[in-house]
Amino acid sequence: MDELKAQAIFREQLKKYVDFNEAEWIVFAPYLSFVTLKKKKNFIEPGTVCKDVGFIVKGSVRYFHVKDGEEITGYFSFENEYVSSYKSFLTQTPSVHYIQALEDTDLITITQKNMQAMLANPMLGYKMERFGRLLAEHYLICYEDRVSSFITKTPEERYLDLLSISTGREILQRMPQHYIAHFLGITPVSLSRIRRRIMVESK
Amino acid sequence: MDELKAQAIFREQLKKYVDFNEAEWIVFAPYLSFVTLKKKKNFIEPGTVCKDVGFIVKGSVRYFHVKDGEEITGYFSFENEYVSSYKSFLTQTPSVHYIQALEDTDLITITQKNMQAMLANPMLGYKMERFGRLLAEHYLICYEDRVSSFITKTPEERYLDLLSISTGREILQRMPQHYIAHFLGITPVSLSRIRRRIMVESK
DNA sequence: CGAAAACGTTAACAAAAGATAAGGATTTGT
DNA sequence: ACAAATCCTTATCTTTTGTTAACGTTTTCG
Repeated sequence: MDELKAQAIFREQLKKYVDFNEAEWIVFAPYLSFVTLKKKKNFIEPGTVCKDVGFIVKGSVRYFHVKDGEEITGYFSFENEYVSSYKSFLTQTPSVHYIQALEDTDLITITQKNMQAMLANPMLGYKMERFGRLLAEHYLICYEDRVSSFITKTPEERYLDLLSISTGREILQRMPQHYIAHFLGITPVSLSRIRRRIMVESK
Repeated sequence: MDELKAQAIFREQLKKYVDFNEAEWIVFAPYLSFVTLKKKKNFIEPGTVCKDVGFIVKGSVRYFHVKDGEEITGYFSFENEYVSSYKSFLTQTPSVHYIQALEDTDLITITQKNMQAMLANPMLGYKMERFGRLLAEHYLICYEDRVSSFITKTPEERYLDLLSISTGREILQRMPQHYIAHFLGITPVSLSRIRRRIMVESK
C-alpha cells in the first residue's frame, strides 16, 4: 500500500462526514501523515500522550489495559474505522491503555497540532469542526449502546447480541476468544462456559 | 425561574464551548425554548424519537430502562449539564429509555430541527458545529471512562471510585442507593453487601 | 395526620463468575 | 520442521452476585 492510494481510500471514506473539493483537498492533504505499523507494534502506550488520530486503511488494532500483569482487551478497530486514545488525544493527557496492531496495519494519521491548525485555518476550519463533530458523535453512539449493555444485560446476553449483529460477527471471526471475553467484561474461562451453556440449551 | 434568567445562565455556561457576541446571540436566542418539567415527568419515553437536547438550568434527571417490569437507572444529569437521549436525538430513531425529572426541573432546549437550521445558518453554522463537536467530545470522554471501568474493574472498585471523585460524591449524596446500584451495574442488595464489606474492612 | 409506598439491610439459597491448574490442539517463530 | 508459546476447554474450589423474602425505618401523598 502506497501513500497516495491510502489517501484516496481515506478521502472516499471521509465523504461520509465531509466532502472536500479539489482546492480544499490540496490544502488538507499536507496535514496528513502515512504510517505503517508492524504487527504487535503499539500505536500508543499508557503514560504517553496520544498525539494522533488515525484512520485504518488496512489492518486492525486492539485497545487494552494491563491490570495485575494481565492484558485486558477492551475494544477493536478495523479497516475504514478511526483509531485513537480519544480522551488522551482530545485532552492531551496521558493515555491509560495500549493500542496495538493486530496485523500489519496502514494508517492515515492527523496530529493534534495539525488538527488545531486546520480548525484555525479559514479554508478548512468549518469542515474540520464538522468532521470532529460527526466523528465524536459516531463514537458517542457506539459507547451509549455499550454502556447500556453493561447496565441492562448479563454477559450471556451481551454475547448473544454480538452473535446477532454484523460488526459483532466480524469481531467473533477475527479475534481470539479471550480478547472477546474481556471485551464482554468477563474472563475467558467464563466465556467458554457461556458458549457451552448455549450449545447445550440449543442442541 | 423565568426564561430570561434561564437564558442568561445558559449563555454563561455555553462560553465553555462557544462565545456568542451580541449580534449572534440575538439570532441564536429565538431558536431556544424554555421548558419546565414537574418532578417525575418524562423528558423522553422509549419508542418515541427524542426531539430536543436540553440544558439543565435547575434540577436533575435520571435515565432508566425498564427490564422485566423493573426500572434500571443508568445515568444522572444535574444543573449545568446537558440532557438528551443522544443517540435518538442524533439519528432521529426511537429512544430505548426514559429520561425523568427527579425534581422540578427547568431546561433550555434546542430541537433537532432548530439545530439543523442553525448549522445551515451562515451566521451561526460555524459556532454550532463547534458547539456540537465539543459537546459530543465531552460526553465521549465520560463514556470512555465508564466503559473502561466496566471492563477493568469490579463493582466494589467502581463504588470506591465513585467515593473518590467529586461528581461521584454528588451522585451518592443526592441519589437513593438503589439507583446508584444499577448505575454501577449491580443490584441494590449487592451494593448493600459491598458497603458492609467496606465498613467492616476499614473499621 | 395516617395509610401506603418506598428504602436499606439482612438472611438463605441458587446461579454465575473468578482463580487456578491441567491437558490437548493449534499457531508461531526460528 | 520442531520446540515454544498460545489458545480453548474442562474441572475444582472459592468468591461474588442474583433472587426472594422479611423486617424496621423513612418518605410520600391524599
